[in-house]
Amino acid sequence: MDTVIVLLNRDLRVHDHPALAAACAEARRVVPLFVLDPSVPAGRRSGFLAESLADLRRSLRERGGDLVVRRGDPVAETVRLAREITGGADGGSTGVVEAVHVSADVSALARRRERRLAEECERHRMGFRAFPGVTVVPPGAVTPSGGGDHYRVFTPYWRAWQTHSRREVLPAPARVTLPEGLDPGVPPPGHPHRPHELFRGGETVARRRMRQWLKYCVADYAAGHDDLAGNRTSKFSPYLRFGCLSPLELASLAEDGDDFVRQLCWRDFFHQVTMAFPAINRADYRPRGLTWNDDAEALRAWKEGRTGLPIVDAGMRQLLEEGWMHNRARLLTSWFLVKRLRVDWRAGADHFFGLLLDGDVANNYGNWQWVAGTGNDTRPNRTVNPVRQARRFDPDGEYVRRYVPELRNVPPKTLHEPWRLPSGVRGYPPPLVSPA
DNA sequence: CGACGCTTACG
DNA sequence: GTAAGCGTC
Repeated sequence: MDTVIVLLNRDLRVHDHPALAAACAEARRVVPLFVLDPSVPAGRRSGFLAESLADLRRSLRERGGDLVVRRGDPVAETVRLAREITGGADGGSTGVVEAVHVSADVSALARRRERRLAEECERHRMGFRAFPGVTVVPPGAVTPSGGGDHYRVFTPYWRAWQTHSRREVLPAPARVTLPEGLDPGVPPPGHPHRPHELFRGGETVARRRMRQWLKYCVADYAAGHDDLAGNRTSKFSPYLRFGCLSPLELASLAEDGDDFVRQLCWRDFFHQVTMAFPAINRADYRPRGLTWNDDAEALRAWKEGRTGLPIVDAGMRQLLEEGWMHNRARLLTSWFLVKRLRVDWRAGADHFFGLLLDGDVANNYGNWQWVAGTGNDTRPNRTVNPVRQARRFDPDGEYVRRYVPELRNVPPKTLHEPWRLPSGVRGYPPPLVSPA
């Protein structure tokens, strides 16, 4: 083949990238393309995205190529670039674009884009191929043996997923050759919205962290991942969100980290649910006729981390400050909004989606519906006692004190229940509702 | 082969 | 309570 365009999206890496690897193996020239779509602003994720793109450009340049950046509608820009390279009435052909590659994704938006791209490719007599790479096991690759297009319950999926055969982990391409004279375009500038040094974007940082964590930390994951104050989770989620890391490579390197691999399986699980139910971010997966309180004041207090329940407020403030929240805190904060304040899960999920560096449709909305009882949980009326959970997972109150400075001088015994102090705590609100 | 019911298991 | 998996008809 002469030239292939690889339209990148949430696969910003060179290692284990099937769409890129196939292009490099099959075509003389490869155009790695990223299109910044102004109709889908990255918001809080824009800084992380900018860093990931800058890093990807460095990696591609080291291999003799480049990252080509355009702005506009990804489908229109891909076609425009293909025609520019292949040459039109004004001549100047630098190659013949024969195919467009993408990494297959699951959200309604992504799938609509893929369908449009496939149509446009056909119209312009180019091939179109969607490759795996966003999940460990491609969505739809394992289905219930009794029929059905996807698994609705996690545990049977986990069993099937573990025994399913996997593709090989692919090396980064040794060389990437661009067509001559192509304008590489200008990547987005760095952005003030990089809330925390913990999350510098890009594959290079991600791989360094992956190696370190697999070597020194994964063994402690099972015992430590629920410890709210300790940094004992991987914090890979933003890197997985943007594809700076390959989930397949992670899963195969973490052979002995069963509990960690299980979390990667949850990610795959929600991706295959989203593929089968693309309205997951708006519609109840399992309608249960629930009614919600339209309580703007309570919602605002929750968003700002002033519900008066310390463990909830700590989590919500970690989200505001860092663009990330500990998994256990995500459970407690979302449970409190949905089950205690009885606010619609969509309002909470949209808030998380806007602020989380790792915010993606499948995981965010899938987990919110799980908590709300409209999702894949087989026990939709599960109850959680946030004070008991706080005592268990933040026994010294270190997590609460870190994010809720008003409570720093409250003794550990009452830290998780400051309303028990006879005079309360100055500057900290009384609880909006009783916690359980 | 598919509908149905039974058993098992479920964050 | 509900889904998966399997055996049976």
